[in-house]
Amino acid sequence: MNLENTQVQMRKGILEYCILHIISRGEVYASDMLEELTAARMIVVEGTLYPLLTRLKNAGLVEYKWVESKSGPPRKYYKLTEIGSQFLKGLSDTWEELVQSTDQITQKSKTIV
Amino acid sequence: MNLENTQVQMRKGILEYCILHIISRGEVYASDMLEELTAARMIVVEGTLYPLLTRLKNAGLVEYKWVESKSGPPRKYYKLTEIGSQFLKGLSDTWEELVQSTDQITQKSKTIV
DNA sequence: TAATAGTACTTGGCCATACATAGTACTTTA
DNA sequence: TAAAGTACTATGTATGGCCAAGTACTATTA
Repeated sequence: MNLENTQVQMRKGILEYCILHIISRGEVYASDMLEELTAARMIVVEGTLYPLLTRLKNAGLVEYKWVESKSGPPRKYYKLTEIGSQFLKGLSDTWEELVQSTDQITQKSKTIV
Repeated sequence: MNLENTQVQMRKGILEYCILHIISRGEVYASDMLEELTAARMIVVEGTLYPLLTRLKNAGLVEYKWVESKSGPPRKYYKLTEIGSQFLKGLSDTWEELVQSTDQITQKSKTIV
């Protein structure tokens, strides 16, 4: 039981939310997402991202098309499906509630930063 | 892949943070915690809470003493250890960072409620 | 006193996800 | 043709929340 592991545990589920959000803003492929997630200090590695995208696709939340690249193998460009869009709305509520509940318990004053 | 399951996944790790927080405010036993968590709409069931408390105790983050009750079996009253107190500080930082990162990605304006 | 209900805690098994690690396949460059 | 870079795939592990059933103690009541 160490901090690093807890960080991993806290990320669970939230990553899915963040990635759906990123995809919702326009067609992107995996490296784009990694870049944005890293910029937000939400550390993710390939071995996490790719399986997650496959799950989202199998669940019908996202779809992709192959696009050839000038510098390397073709890329999968993802976008949300209608179902994915609905799901993201639900996730937003869930996340907001979770943050509120946590704030209530940790008794943070709501005057933030 | 449904919302309910995602809610479960999102709770991972965060529950630990909340419970350490509750214990940090004074000696409590499991039912006290359940009550406060429920009040904050952070739904938790016994089968989640008790094993978690055992983990925290084995990790040396909390300790307990038995206290007899007038209405039922004796209770375990928990409090933080010095290590637990340190750990909670670290968790707070982790949580703050995670919320910030998520906000950045979901492009929420920072003027909250 | 024996049966019932309520409270507190325990245990074993299941499932989903993040990660580490190694590997495949395609393109460009030297 | 070999090497390097990019994009995606596959397998196995660990963790934690949950379900469900069970144990143990106390108070109530017939």
